[in-house]
Amino acid sequence: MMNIKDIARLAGVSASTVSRVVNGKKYVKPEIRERVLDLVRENGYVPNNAARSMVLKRTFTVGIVVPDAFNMFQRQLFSAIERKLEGYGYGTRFFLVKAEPESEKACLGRLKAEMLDGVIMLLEVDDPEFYAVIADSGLPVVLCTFGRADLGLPSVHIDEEAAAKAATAHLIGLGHERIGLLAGAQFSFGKQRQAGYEAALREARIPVMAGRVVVVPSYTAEAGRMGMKELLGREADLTAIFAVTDELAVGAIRALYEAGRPVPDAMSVLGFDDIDISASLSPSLSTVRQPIAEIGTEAAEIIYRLISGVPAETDPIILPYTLLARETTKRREGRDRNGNMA
Amino acid sequence: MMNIKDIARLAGVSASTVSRVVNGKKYVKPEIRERVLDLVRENGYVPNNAARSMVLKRTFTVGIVVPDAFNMFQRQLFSAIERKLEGYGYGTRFFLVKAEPESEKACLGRLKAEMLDGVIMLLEVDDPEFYAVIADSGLPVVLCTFGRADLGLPSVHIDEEAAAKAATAHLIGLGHERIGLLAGAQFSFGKQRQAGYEAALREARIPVMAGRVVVVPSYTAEAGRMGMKELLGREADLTAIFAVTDELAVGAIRALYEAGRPVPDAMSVLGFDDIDISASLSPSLSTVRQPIAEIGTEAAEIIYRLISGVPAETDPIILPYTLLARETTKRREGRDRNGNMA
DNA sequence: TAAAATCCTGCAAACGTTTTCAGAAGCATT
DNA sequence: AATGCTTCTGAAAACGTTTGCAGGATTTTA
Repeated sequence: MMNIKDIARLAGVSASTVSRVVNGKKYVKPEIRERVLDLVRENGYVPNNAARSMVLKRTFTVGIVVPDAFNMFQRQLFSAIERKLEGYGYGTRFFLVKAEPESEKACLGRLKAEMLDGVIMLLEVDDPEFYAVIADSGLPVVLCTFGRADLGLPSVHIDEEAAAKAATAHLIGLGHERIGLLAGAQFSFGKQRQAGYEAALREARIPVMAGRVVVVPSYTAEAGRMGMKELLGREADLTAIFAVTDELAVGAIRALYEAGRPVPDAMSVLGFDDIDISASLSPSLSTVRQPIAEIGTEAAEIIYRLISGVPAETDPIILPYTLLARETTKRREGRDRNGNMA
Repeated sequence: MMNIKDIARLAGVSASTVSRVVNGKKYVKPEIRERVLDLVRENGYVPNNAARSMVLKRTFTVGIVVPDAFNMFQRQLFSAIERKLEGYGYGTRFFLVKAEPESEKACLGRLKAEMLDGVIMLLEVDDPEFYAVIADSGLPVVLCTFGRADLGLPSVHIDEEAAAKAATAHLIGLGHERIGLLAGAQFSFGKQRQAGYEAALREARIPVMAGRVVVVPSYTAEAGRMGMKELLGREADLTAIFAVTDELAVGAIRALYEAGRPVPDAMSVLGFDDIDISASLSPSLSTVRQPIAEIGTEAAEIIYRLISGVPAETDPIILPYTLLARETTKRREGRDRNGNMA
């Protein structure tokens, strides 16, 4: 591997001059600049980033903390962030953390070892020390797709509870009253979306029944399928299901398919997130769209400002969601099974 | 940020000693070791990787080159690689490359700047110079999910053509003869899978008709939907479709749904890859499973051996595929529309 | 033509590590 | 008491950059 001194020797100049040429600095005689540039091209010389960042004390890299098993939603979010940051001359670097808390610790260590310029958290870490350590190491952070009012860190996300409430209200508006919920315990959005579901029911004076709720262990299609089976077993008379995630909804639809209950005729199903495949399903999945591109762009924008020394704005940025009433939700027809309009 | 000298000063020892403690070297008095370790913990000291890799000339990191818009299949592959490499004490780092050839050049530069210990290519780069530069910079490489016989680089993948042939033969075995193909031009698997499709037809003495093939511009569900619409427009009498990708198949099913042609009763659809959602679709998608975990593990294994100095085995590792006959493919019933058993 | 300003260049220090080397200290063996 | 092992420790060099500084060369200004 060529280094700066090799090029310098070849060009008959000092390393300083090569450095100046490579970094486009002024004060290099044009003819020397040309010669060096040629040598750089011929030899495919690229400055070593480790050495570079040692002296500059910055890496032009922001770390993206994501769950080990990141899903399509996070994948798309990442793309949006990447694109925006690239425009600012910054690269990104993944930091995967597994479900185990020990993995969070390890991630913290890796973050510190890397001299990052900033961190975007796509993953909600429970350990408050995690944020504390990052924050008082002076590393810019932004929370993305979730917030933590207690921490005073900038964040960008939707109003999860309001969105889930609107989603549930959509089902209610279609005439549904016995609405099941596929909720999850894993991240705070699980609880927030559940709260939204309950709020919508309460507002419509529909009793919130624990028997209509299943809390699944993970947000996968298979978990959704199992959850739906459970729900079908214990509550035969649901007419609609709100799954707090599109993957869950896909699994729920699968369970209904296996049970011979066609969607949306026998049961309406509503998801959340609008992952890229949702619109292409047959029937297409009704869901709540998070403005992925905007969330990612905004997070990138904030981290860039933070890195550039603009003081942090710690009020959360709340972006608008969109309810997408597609084909898996349908007005409830037929007789009201039990006269009373609760 | 604490550095090694800070810890050294605090402990009243030299940096050398701290280094020895942190790296678990012998020849440090137990009581000093304890004191240093305490200080390290208290202050959350983590050695700076840039400085570390400068002197060690290795980073314990392997680069993973992936397409900018990597899909779930690649996402899962990455997980398998990551897991295996982690066990060997290596981390991974993403290098995204966009569809533009200029982006490949940029990626090459980034790879060189990073002092990686090895590279796993999940993306097929066309530019032969790309491989040439990497190869003669002495950087270990393994191609994953594709091969390049001409380059003499280690690779691990399935026999794409044989798999596609078997897939098509499955449809033929179910009594289908007028089989459409949703092919793609983007990577070599597109052509290889198309070749397999044609080989199966030829073997069954079914004429290969250009009108039954649509080459889509990308491997997305939406592209599959458009392609299928195109196919429906020009060929009304197909009974089965082979889509070279599961995403494409999802889109095809969508187009059929919109056209009122139920799958699998009116049309069988077969995908390829077995992405994680395929089994949970309704009906579940028949497809060809690539052994994702095995491919990833094997690639990680090879790169590890290469890094460790074990001479390269350049014969491609061909792993077995599995045909998954699920619910979207079905025996063709009813009359043979035109008597002749071609 | 002298002085001042500008342009160009190289030396050397610095960034945070690891490791070689040399030497000190302790201990056991002659 | 000298010798040879271990065990321990720190100084210093090295890794590949960037940049402040000093000085030389060139141009501009007076």
